[in-house]
Amino acid sequence: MKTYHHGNLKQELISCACRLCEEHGYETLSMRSIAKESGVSQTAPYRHFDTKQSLYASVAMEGFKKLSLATNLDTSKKVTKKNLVEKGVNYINFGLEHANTYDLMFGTAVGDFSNYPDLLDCANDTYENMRLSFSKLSNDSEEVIAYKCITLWSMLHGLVGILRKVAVVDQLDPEQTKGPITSATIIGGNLDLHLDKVITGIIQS
Amino acid sequence: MKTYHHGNLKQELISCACRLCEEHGYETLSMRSIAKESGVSQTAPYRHFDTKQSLYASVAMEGFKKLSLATNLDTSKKVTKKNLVEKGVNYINFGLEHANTYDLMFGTAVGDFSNYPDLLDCANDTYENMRLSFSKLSNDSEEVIAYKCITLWSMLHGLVGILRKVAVVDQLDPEQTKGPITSATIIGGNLDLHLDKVITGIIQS
DNA sequence: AACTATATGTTTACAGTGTCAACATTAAAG
DNA sequence: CTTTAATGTTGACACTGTAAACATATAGTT
Repeated sequence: MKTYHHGNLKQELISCACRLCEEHGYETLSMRSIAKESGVSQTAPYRHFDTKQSLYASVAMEGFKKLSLATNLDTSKKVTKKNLVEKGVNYINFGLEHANTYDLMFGTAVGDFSNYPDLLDCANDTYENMRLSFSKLSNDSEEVIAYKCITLWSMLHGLVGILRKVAVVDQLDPEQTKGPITSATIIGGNLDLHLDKVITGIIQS
Repeated sequence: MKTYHHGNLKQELISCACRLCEEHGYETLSMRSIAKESGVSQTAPYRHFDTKQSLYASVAMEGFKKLSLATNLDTSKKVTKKNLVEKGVNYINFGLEHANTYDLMFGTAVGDFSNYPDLLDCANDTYENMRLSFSKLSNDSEEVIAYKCITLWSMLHGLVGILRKVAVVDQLDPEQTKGPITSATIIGGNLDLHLDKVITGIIQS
């Protein structure tokens, strides 16, 4: 039974877009292909999303929710350094395993998050939970905690970006592997240890 | 005097693309607009670039060259920690000041660098000079040096990404500035000091 | 200098895109 | 039950990447 009104189109469009983004990257996404995939006319999505960018924003928001699920610590209990390390490992694994979605979340496709308050909230949660984690871990001032948060988050975000770039180099340029050892060799196999060192450094800073 | 053959079209296309990318971001770039801007027919660029992506690759390569100019240390002399800090500051300033180009260089637009050997070389130079800098700074093993390189590069790359995201939040969400202090406040004004701490930590690790 | 091959440019064409306007149908509110 | 708002479809427009066929200039060979 095919009805004129879909009934749950918005959600379907979003989950469809999330899937296509995850699989093929957001750059290959088109309003029309999503519409078709959802079995609906080309312009139907425009009843739910003003622009393609606002669909992107919804996909990015789902991404941040998943990132939160994967990384947020239960800050009601005591937080240990080990918890933070685990959080970091989960963050980086999320970035590497959901690379296409991660690109959408942290790239330029969505533009200014302020235009999408819900997205902004979800993105801020990522920061906020990290802030709480550090907060439970020590008696630092808010300023120092914020400072440490940015330092750790930058390191995690940077690792996701650099590991991917360097991994590609290693994989496809055999000459390179004979030269200096790179992250794919060093950090790839010892991510926990690496993050432990880094986080120890940040805590003591 | 308007000749049929341009004479230097490839270079003009590249510099034109670089300018447009820098100003408006690579996402708004089109083959046709670049052709028009260069005063040439729509499809003329295809005599010099197989695909849009290969034009992107050229623009990215120019970006890496500029990044090298801005950050490479003279490793023939003695390298100090202060040199490295300065390098880091220059790196981050490049990333923030040439944000659109930086996105192209480190985003997904170009795809696999291995398809563009010249680009790959230029990109590797960024890593190689960092490696040499660390190499001159200590007697670490190659493995440790590579490890420290990745750590520093990740931190720099991550800061560029996160500072921009958080800066946007600060700028446009006044509520946020009343909450926890963020990077725009802390690190924005004290980038040197921040990097000094970070690099000290990496060196000692 | 004349002829040929190659590099470089133009025109035309096609399928795909984001998005708008006009219209159709259904669900919700009074 | 009637009106209104929400949600869907059709058709259109300007723009995109890029391939094919054609035009012209340059370089190389005799």
